[in-house]
Parts: sequence; C-alpha cells; structure tokens
Amino acid sequence: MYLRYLEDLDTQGQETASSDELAHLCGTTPAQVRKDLSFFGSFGKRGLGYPVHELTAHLREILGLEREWKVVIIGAGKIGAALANYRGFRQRGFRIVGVYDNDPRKIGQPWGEAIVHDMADLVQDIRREEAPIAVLAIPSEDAQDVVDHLVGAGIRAILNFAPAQITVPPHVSLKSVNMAMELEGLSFALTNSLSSSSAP
Amino acid sequence: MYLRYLEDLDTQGQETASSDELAHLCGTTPAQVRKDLSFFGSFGKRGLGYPVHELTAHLREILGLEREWKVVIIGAGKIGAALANYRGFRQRGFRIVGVYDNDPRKIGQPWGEAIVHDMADLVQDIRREEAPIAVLAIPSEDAQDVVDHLVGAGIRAILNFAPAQITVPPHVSLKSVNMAMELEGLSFALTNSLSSSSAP
DNA sequence: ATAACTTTGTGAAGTATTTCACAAGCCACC
DNA sequence: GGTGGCTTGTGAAATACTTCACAAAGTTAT
Repeated sequence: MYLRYLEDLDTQGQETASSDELAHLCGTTPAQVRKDLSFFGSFGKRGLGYPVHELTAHLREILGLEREWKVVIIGAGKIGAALANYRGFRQRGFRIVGVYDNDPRKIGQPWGEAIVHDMADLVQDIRREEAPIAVLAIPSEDAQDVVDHLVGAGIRAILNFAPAQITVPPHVSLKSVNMAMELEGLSFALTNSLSSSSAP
Repeated sequence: MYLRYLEDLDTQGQETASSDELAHLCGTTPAQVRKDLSFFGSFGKRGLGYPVHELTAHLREILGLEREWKVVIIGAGKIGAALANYRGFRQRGFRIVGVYDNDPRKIGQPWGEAIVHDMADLVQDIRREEAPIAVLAIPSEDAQDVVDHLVGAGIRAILNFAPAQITVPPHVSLKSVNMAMELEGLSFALTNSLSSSSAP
C-alpha cells in the first residue's frame, strides 16, 4: 500500500514524504507508518521525512517486484478474462504465460495475446515453464482438484477466486479472495449502521 | 465464513456441528470459533455442538442477509461483467438493478438481463431506486469523482475494485479489493520463502 | 438413576499489535 | 557555529486478539 502511494508521489516529482503525509494518504497513523517501515530498515531522515524515490526502490526490492513473475490463469471465464486484461498485473511485473480451460469450445481460441490451452496440458506446461504462480478462476467444485494437480506440478503460490476452502501443503502460499463475502461484510455494516473504511 | 460452511453442512443434512468440526472446515481453532460465535449469543448445546440449521439462520440474520439488497454496478468493462455474472451475488440476496458506463458505444446495449445505462443518469436512478450498495469497477483516475457523486446521491456502501485510495464520509461504508496487491503479497511470500494459508 | 463421556461458554493468561511520547538527529536561518 | 523547528526511530504503555483450561451442562450407555 505504501508502495502504491510512494509511486504516485515519485511520479509527481515529490522528493520526500513524512510519516504524517504517508499516513494520511494510506488511511493510517504516522506511528504505524514509522513502525512498519522501521521493521525493514531505517529509511528516513530526521527532520525531513522519507526519500520518496529511494524508499520506492527499497519497497519494490523487499516485495520481490524487481524480477518478473510468470503467472498462469486457470479458467477462461469472465473472471479469468477480467484478470487477464487487468493492466495492473503486467505493469507490476506479473507476466501471464498461459490461460487454461477444459471447455473444448474455448480451447484453441485466441484470448488477448495468448491462446486458451487445454487443462490437460497444465501440469507439463508448468513443469516446463516453471511458472510459480497460478490464479484460480474456476467453479468451486473443481477448485481443490485443480489445486492438487498444481501442487503436484510444483506450483509455489496460488491466488484463489473460487469461493471454496482450499488446503495446500505448507511450502505453497495461498491467498483467497471471495467477492460475495466482501459484499456480505458491507451488508453487515449497513444492517448495524456501522461504518468503516479500508485502504485498497 | 462460518455461514458458508454451515450452509454446506445444512445442505448435506447434518444436524449439529462442534466447534472442533467448524474450526477444521474454516481453518481456525475450536476456541476461536466458540469466542466468535459467543460474541453474538449462546447458540450451542453443551455435549452436542451447534445446531446447524438454526445457527445458519441466526448468522444470516446477523449479517443482514434475510433481506434483498439492491446493487448498482459502475463500469461495464471486464471486471463489471465478471461481477454481474457472478452467481454468488444473486444467490446470496444481492440483486443487480443497474449497470452504468459512460462509453456511448456501450450505453443501451443489452448486458445479461439488464441494459447498460448512461452514467449521467446514475445519480437520479440511485435516488429513485434507493440502491444502497454500489460496486465500482472503473479506472482509478475516475474513481474518487464517481464516489463523490454516489455519496451525493445517498449511497450507503461501496465495494471498490479500482486500485485507488478512496475517501468517503463516515456514514458510508467502503470496502476495497485490490487484485494487484494480492499478487504482490504472494510475490513477497515467494521472495522470502515464507508460506501461509488463508481462508476465503 | 448413575457414571462416563462430550462439548459449550468464558474468565484468565498469554501474545500480538497499536499508540504514546520523547531523545536523537537533521535542516535552515541568522 | 549556534539556535529553533521538524521528523524519525524506538522503548514503554496501552489496547486488542488468541489460546488455555475448566466448571457447567448436556448426552449416551448401562
């Protein structure tokens, strides 16, 4: 999150930013900003703030964004399409090297810059390409099964959009996004006349 | 999350579930389950566990899912399309009452069961329909501007998919989902050879 | 009816996170 | 080069969250 706003400031030509300024941008507190950043090192200058360009580079390094990550998308449906077209991914160093589906009508069809591949080839392609990240955009009922194949093929991280509880061995990183659950959170907030705001 | 799994159990005809069983399903601990549920009331029976069907109803009530929520989708692009087609929304009581875009080529086109409306009509439609939830699937640069209009029209909750920091007055609930940031989290995990698993 | 076994609900203990508050350092101006 | 005004970095305090552990209450078997 800090990186997102620091990049904006850098583009605007701002040279330094105080913890106070970053806190306001990110919707948190100055003390939180300082504690968070100090965990990784001592990047700021007292009396002046943090050097925007330098800190941006540090954070990109810390997050592992200096290299390119290969990504495969599983599921050539609407969500898969949205993800494949998402500008942000490529901009931030995630290169989509393949899209997979098991629908014969979709296999072989062009899809953006790529072609939809047969799910049957997934395992061998991952082995050959060494794609360490998979994005899952398939129906819940198939999710765990596909995940097991991915893990078998040596995948190291999975971003899951299926609303299902997935289990993976400890050496594989898993992150799940459940859009219906996000809306339910808003329903709860509305029902209880609470209000909250969260950063992207 | 509990609701999701309880509904599954209910469909399968299971009558009771222990905190231990729910914990395993949801990837947490039995003590956590009991503490969480006890916050809202005393739903379980000692020696037996929680009554699945009854607890499901309680949670739906707590989350405000017994009523139907009207939802407008802003942005008829790929992400908007994915959301509009997302089965889960309708199943869980969120009815999409309108899709809006400012691209003249899209306005008037059919779009699932609905038609794409002109963004210019958004404010008056929200006032008339009293849609309390908006889903934002538009480019970042337009996000805050649209949000301001939504707030002016009386929207009460916003689910934001644009990778931008949005501010809203305290009576409006805001939840942001940033897909690039999710991938960056995985990048960090991979870079540092960490591993973690999170429930949907 | 009683004994043996389960499982909840919840204070208390243990961790983790956030905020406070201030010494130490840096800049700018005189 | 000294002084005043900022801002970081960080222990300590405060707050929040999670886990422990056990009495109370229910179930099952005999």
